[in-house]
Parts: sequence; structure tokens; C-alpha cells
Amino acid sequence: MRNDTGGFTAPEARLAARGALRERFGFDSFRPGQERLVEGVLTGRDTLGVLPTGGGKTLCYQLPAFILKGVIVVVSPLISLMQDQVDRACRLGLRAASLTSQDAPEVQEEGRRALAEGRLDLLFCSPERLESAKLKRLLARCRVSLVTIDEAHCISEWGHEFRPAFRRVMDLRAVVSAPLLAVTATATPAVRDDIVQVAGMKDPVRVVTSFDRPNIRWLVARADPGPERIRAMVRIIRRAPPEVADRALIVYAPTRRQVIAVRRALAGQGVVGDAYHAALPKEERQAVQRRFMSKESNVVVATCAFGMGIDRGDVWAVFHYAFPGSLESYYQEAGRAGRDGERSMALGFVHRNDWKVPQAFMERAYPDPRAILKRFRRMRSELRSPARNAPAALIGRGSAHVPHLKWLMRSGALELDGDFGGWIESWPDGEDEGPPTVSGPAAKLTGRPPDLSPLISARGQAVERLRAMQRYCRPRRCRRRALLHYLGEDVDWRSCGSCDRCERGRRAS
DNA sequence: CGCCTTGTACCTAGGTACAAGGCGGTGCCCTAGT
Repeated sequence: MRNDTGGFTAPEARLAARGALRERFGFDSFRPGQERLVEGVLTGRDTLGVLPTGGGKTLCYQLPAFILKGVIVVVSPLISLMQDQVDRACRLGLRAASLTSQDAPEVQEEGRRALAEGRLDLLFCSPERLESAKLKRLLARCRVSLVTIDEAHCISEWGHEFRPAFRRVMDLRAVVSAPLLAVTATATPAVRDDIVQVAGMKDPVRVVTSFDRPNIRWLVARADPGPERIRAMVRIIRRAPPEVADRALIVYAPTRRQVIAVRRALAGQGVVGDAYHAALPKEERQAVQRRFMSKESNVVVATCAFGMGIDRGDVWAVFHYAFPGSLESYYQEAGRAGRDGERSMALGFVHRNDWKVPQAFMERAYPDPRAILKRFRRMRSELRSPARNAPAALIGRGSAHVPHLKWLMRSGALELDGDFGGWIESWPDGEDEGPPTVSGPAAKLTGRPPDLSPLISARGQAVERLRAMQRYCRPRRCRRRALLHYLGEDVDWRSCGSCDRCERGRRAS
């Protein structure tokens, strides 16, 4: 029974789903939430799924690939993980391919041919690739049965400034009329609403399972940055039960420089590990990941770059040398502890000066609208002068100018005079660091006044996210319940018994 | 905010000392030419 989108009634969908689950995956029953998600997809509804990592999000688009007629497009944020996704689908007997800049031209050509000839069940690509006119034309001619947005929280987290293509995924709906499936492991109610709205989902089926991780102890310690935090970490490691020596530890630090410093300081105390951040050579990043995943190394000190795709069950602790800029990010990073269900801990250090770094990131990503308007007015007078080279005229001083230009482009007041998608080069990394540049054709003002309301709203949300992170560090009540409450769960405020607030309360009474 | 890099003055030629200023985290795409 193969069908185009929307052809199944709910009972038919359940029957088909259970059959495929047994035959193709060898399972007798679904994990919590999976069946409702798959049923939503098979009945042709837009569907939003918030399932924990390891909760089987992948199955929610793999299984329909066996049943629906046509190709399922999977939008995924990291091309480094796509090959693995393709391999796993192929092992199940699905015909899968990815289309990325990392593939050789002839490989990409073969992928496009397979797509055009209807020889694919699954196609993986980045949201940026999805914007390519060539791929859109091709998809318009294909039978697309479902569009899946994997790690859909990226729409809210990265879509505003870092990777705007995430907020343009709904443009695909102009050429493809397939239902949408959005899946993620972490989304507050506000983020869920944002995903639904930005992706243009109509009356979606929403499936949200619990975020609670009962085997994780949630701890926060006040400590000055530097030696005090290192000593505290080393003390905990030394006092931990001996079996911990074979299990893993992740230490997150907010900047690359601190990653290097913390790794060295820990190594000096006999806690030897690898450092990981995005500026390391690709081979080294891969080597660190490989050593960690194969249990050759058990300690990694990393920035937030060490994240998606890291799936090691036996992490006994996640330390935060300092907290990130949002509680969702913290929950995601700390949630890498104890996936095997063993007792584990999430400990973060805090000091009031710590907030300067996330504050600075926030200010750069979502600048003060008044500063942007000031730049806009200056630009308006400069660009009127024909003697000025337009891109050069746009280069201002300070790290703020690239985000300013991005927001001005999004505001409708500024355009690039060319067809390459508004790509503005960011700060170059590596050896030959030069001044920031605006590449490509001349920029020009459209004459429309800048509409900065998207910025104002995004900035407001970012400020609120940072405040929630700060509140977590000084709660009056149970830390676990505060976390779950923030993620949108109904909680009773009884003691959980395994966070520092509740443990302290128990000792006091 | 705090740290690090860069620039400038210093007195006498290559170091030191200090002030100013910028940066800080995630990744996709690889567009253009004398």
C-alpha cells in the first residue's frame, strides 16, 4: 500500500506504521510519542515532534519513507552528520543520498539525477542548499511526499542571525506542496510556536514528551573563574567512585581561549583530555570526536561546537566552566550526561562577571536597534555620493557592522546588487586574518524605511532567554522543577531530591 | 567586563613599558575576475 501524501485514514496509518515497524525495524512497539508523530505524517498532517535525544526522532521520517510514495526531503543543519544519516538509511534498505558542498561535483550530479528519476526515498540537505534555484526547480518537478526539518529548534536559535536560511525553509512550500514534519529534542513553548509559525505549518499535530532526566543531578556552584573552578572540578573527579574512570566527562567553556586554558589546567592536575572548538583543523576535530566516541579518550574540554552528533551514553558528568546564554542551550549540553540511564551530574559554575561573554554575543547577534538606525542614516548620506565605492563605503569600524548590515538587509532598507543570496563574509578565521569585508556586488539602499520589528522581537526574546539562564543559577525552589517549568512542563513544586536545592533542604530539616 | 593584541613612546637601536582598542560561540555556501 503506497500512497501519496494525505491518503491514509488514521486507522490505516496506524496499521501501516505498525507493520513497517515490525518488518523493517524489527520492533514490536513504538517509543513514547513516535506513533502519534508517524500517524500525523501518514495522514498528511503537518507535525511537530519534541522527543528526547535517543527517543527515536530518526525513525519518524525513516518509517514513512517505506510507506509514502515519492521522496522525503530532510533538512539537516550539519553536513558533517549527513553521511552517517545516509548510511543508516541505506542499511535499512532505503535509497538515500545527500546533496552538499562537501560532495564532489560528479557525486552531486548523480544525486540530482537519481532525484529527478524518482530513484530516491530520502534526500538530505542543508537549509542553505535548499535555497538554490537549481535544486528548487528540480524539486518542483519531483514527487515530494514529506519535508522534514531535523533539529528544528535551529529555526529559532540560529535562524535570526547566524544562519538565516533556517527562517526561509517555508519558501520551499511555494514549489513543493508536501506536509511538514519538524523534530527537535529541546524546545520551549515559545520556540514551538515560532517553528510552527515560521515553517508555515497548518493546524499541526503536536507531540511533546517529557524533558525530565531523573538520573541527572542538577548542581550550580558559585566560584571565581580560574584556579578555584579547576580545583573544584578536580576535587569532584577525585572523589567520584572508581568506576567513573572508565566513563566520560565533558567540560564546556564559553570561549576557545578558555577551552585551551581549562584543558591545560586540568591536565596539570592529572585530568588529561582533548580540547575541541570550531577553529581547530578539521582533521583534529574529527580525531577528537573519534577518540571520544570510541572511548579511547574520556575527557573533552569544548566550546558549544561539541554538540550535535555527540552520542556517547556513558557520560558521568557535564561541567560548565561557565554557563551559556540560554537555558535551552544549557539543557542540551548538560543533557549529554547519563544517556545510559546511570546516575550522573550536571554542574555549572557561576560568578556575576561570567555573564559578560553571553551578553556580548547577544548584543552582537541582536544589536540595539538605535545603533542600526544611526548606521543607516550615515550610510544613506554616504551612498548618495557617486564617488564612493559602495561596499567599501559600508565598511565601518567595530565588530558590529556585519550584524548591522544583515539586519538592515532583513529590514528591507538595504539590498545587494547581485544574485548571490545576500552572502556577507564574516570575520575570516585562521592565519591571514584581515579586516572584515563585504564581498560581492555593490550594496544599495532600496529607499524603503528599515522595518526593524523582527529585530526588536528577537532581541527581546534573547534578553529573556539570558535572564532565564541567570534565574536558574539562583532559584529559590527546586532546580529540576525550575528547568522543566521553563521548558513548558506542568510541574508540582515538590522536592525532586536530586538537585542541590533539594539536597540542601533535606540536610537542613 | 577582562583579556589579549597592537601601537607608540621611550632612550638610545632593540628591547621594555604602558595605553588604546577590539574581541569573545555555533556553519552553510563558495558566488567573482586583467
